[in-house]
Amino acid sequence: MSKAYTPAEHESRVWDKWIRANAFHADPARVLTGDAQPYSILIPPPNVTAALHLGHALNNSIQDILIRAHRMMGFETLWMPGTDHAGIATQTMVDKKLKAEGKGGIAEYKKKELAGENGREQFTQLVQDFKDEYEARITDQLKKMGCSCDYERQRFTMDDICARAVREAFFQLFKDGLIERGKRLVNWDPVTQTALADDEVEMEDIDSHFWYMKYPVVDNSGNETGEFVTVATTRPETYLGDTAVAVNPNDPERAKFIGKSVKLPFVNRVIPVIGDDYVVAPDPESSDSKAKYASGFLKVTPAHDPNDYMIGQRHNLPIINIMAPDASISDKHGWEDVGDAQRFLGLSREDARVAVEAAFRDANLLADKKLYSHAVGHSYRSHAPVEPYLSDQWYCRVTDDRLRGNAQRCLVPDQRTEQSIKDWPDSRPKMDTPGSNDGTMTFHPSRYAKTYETWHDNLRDWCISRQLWWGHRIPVWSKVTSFPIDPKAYSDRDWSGNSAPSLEQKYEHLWKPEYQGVLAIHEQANADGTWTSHICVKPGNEEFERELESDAYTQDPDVLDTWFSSALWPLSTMGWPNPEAANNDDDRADDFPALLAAYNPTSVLTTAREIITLWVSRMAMFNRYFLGDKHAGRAPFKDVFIHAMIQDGEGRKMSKSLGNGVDPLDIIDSHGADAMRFTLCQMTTQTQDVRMPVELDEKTGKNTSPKFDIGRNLCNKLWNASKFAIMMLESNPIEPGMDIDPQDLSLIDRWMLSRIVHATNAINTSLRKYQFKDYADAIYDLLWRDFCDWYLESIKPTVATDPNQRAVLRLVLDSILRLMHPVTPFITETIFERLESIPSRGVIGFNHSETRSSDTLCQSGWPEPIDELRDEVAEDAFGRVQSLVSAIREVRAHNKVIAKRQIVLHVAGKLADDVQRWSPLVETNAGIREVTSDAPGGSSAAFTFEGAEYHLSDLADAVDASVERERLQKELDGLDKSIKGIEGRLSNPGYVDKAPAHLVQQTRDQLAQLVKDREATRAALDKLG
RNA sequence: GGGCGAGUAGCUCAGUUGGCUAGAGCGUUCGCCUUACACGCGAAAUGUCGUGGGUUCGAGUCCCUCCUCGCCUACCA
Repeated sequence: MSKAYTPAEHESRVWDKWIRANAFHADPARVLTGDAQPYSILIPPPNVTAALHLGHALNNSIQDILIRAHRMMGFETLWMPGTDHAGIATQTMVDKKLKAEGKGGIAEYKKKELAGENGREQFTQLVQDFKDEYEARITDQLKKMGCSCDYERQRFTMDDICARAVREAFFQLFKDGLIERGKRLVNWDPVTQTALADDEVEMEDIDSHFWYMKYPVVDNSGNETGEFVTVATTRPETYLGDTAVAVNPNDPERAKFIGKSVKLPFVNRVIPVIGDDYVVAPDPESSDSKAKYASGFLKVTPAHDPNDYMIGQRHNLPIINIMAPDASISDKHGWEDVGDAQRFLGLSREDARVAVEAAFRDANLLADKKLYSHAVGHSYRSHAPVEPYLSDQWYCRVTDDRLRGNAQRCLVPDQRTEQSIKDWPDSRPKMDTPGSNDGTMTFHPSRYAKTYETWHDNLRDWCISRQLWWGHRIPVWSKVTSFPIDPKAYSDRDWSGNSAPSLEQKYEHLWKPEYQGVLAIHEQANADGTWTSHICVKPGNEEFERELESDAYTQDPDVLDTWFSSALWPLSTMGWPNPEAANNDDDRADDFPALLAAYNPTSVLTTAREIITLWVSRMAMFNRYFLGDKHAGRAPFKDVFIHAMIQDGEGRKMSKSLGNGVDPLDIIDSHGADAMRFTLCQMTTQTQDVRMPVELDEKTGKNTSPKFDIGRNLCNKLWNASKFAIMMLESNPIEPGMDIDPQDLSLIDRWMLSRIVHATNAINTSLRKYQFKDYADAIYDLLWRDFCDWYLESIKPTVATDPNQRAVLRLVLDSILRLMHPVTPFITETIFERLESIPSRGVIGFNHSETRSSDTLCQSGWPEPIDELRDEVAEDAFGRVQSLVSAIREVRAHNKVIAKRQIVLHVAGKLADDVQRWSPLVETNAGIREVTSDAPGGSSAAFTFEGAEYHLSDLADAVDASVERERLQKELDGLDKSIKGIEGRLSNPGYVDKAPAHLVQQTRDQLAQLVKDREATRAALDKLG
């Protein structure tokens, strides 16, 4: 074995070995036959927009740790990999890329599409190519990190199997009235020109102004009375679409204006002054900024402000949209009475604001302008300010109890808050109802349950249509007809007096028996007396779709929000709704029917904070809805683990623009995948952020962090310890035989086995509680402190001649490899290859769990030592050895005794017997050449151990008395201080009376020990004179 | 505005239901190439546990006040 561990020499070979062994492929049949328990994780599918960053590395390391540990524990383990098409993000990336290449971007393809030249198809093909490239890169990265996903089951949110799930889900929701068409104000991104969901809007604080604009009051004949009302606004340019001015009816000064009218300057539209208690009365002293800046008159622009929209609804106000989809001022989208305001047409929102301000100022109608800072919504993709924009969109009625209620109810009861249950009494999990499937999902750390709960309590309907090309096309075909086409409309309605056509005549092709159940219809009456019918078609009925199209039905041009397909991830990846069809779609697998039965719900979802609302909630809703029958179905996972976010050393997010990101592949190159994984694991505490100081590596020009040295050093330590152990085992082979009785082992061997039991328990607990730092620390302590510092050092003189000890050495190294494997898979597998060929002999009770193979370490069993191997006697005894050795080393260090010099230990009484019995542990670890009960003849150094004074001699040719005096005096001072503190505690009657008796006794024992130590130390000091 | 989190050694972080003299790694200092490992070994130094109060025999830990920072959330008057 080489002097140091060199990851690059082993990682790809080990990876190939795992793949050859088919080690990561899950067999759901074993779960269904009861041969193994299931353990499954769905990867949060990374966006195909970019390579994986360090946050992904963290999240995937965590998942792989859980997956590998459970695979070794004997679970039939599935880790499903995949990627997300990330609609708007990917489309934007490709658009930018095309523009950068001078190809004009999506705008060119939109022109082509309008010209009937298949622009849409051409563009989506380009996106598809981009996706293929990044999907391959991401998959390669996962493999380089060692992620033991079942790559034969890799999915993509837009592949055939996922697409079928999307179609089916949409169809069912549509049929059940949970998807509807609505004309409402949406969050409009004028740059990408699509609607956005509420959670795709990011609030940013903007330094802006309040403008105070004067509108002249007019009389019934439209003549100005000379009075003015002054509206206060942050968006003066939207005044063009004002359809009212509102005042609070309880406003003593201004209520008198209600019923009067004002004229919009330049536009010359006459609009009413209305009363609405939404309006805040002005109060310059108020801490509420609205009241502070308000004028008492609120301009009402229903088409460009959500609140104004609601006021408009209440008062039946006209809605005048003054903007084009790119948010420029336009009279082509619902604005007719432009009047003298032509000067503003064609301006951007920003330019229009400047122009409106100037026009009002010139006309002496600008009363004031004040500085004001407020939060404005921006598109999370284009970062342009979002425009509230009136448009027709599809909505998913997530506020319906069938969706929201089930998401609320699936949370475990002890993570619900009283307030939420008070506000939503029906949302209390119905744990006592058999088959309810409620109350089964648990967040770790538990505080994140509140985020989840609050989100649902404040939910609004979800706008799911996007004006994009890259995504799942909405499976709805629409047409305007002069009469309703749904037979129900005929039966429900009285058509007397109207010449309704015969249904059979006109639409009978829709009602053929073979189309029973394949379509669902929503129909709406239009203001002009026509009808719009929306027909949603169940997946797999292409001929029917063609038939609709030949009947002048057109498919909705929009696509679905990416999160709609992500929400189906736990279902679509497992072949829902048609596992047999999924078998046909994917030539790598033919066990989809078993997959859904065996692995939904999954064991745990591991993800980042911001995903709780975007994704976790929606998966919960959909999984429960679509798998439900009498009751709502199962939650999609049992546990949700939310990991910390990695920030740089200054607490900033890692980002491309700051240049403070660390690329996982760079770290794998410089430190190895295992080192990266261990470091990330060790950083994963239960807090919400963790910091990683970022430095520029001058040799490579890449960002790195000294943190990764921790992992590299640990791997190197393991490598060298293994090298040493294997050397010992190869030069003196173990003779196989019956399992050894632990009673026949020496103290150090029993101690080491006991430490393995201790570490195994600690590690099992840590993994169960998702405490990954604790897992890493347990590994560190076991490998470095117990095994290397003490065990290997202690066995050096005896291992060559003690065959039982060699058997233990081999077993212990083997166990360490197994316990470490989940976090450092490559190096442990590499060492395991070497260790495997070395003969072994067992110890009674030192067991492993059963797995389906043991060809590779990654498939081998997890340590399951029986509790009896936890040896308190050996731990106590070796603990005393460690204390004695430390005491001696301290004396050696103070006297600058070089490591090579072997010294003489003078002990008497019981300790002499103990040292004799422990031999050679103290001698080996403390550099002792002779243990004697004789008093030292020449110069010596004294030390205190367990309340008695002992000596060391032959430290040097002569011991420096002043160094010794100084050391002993310091020790004495420390003891004095401790004794004083403890005496103080014991002299407090409150403590003695009220503290638990065993604690008081413990304190008394401690005091007695310290007093003895002090006497011994003082005696030693006195002798020095 | 509301919610959540963080503030402990120079740095990064532990510290579970209140109970030994508050810990680890890195860094620092001293001594060592003790043939598994200098990506190492041994020893050492460093803390007003953000502030101010309270509960308690006892508070880093529980309660209240305030300060600083971060994140999430909120109808752009």
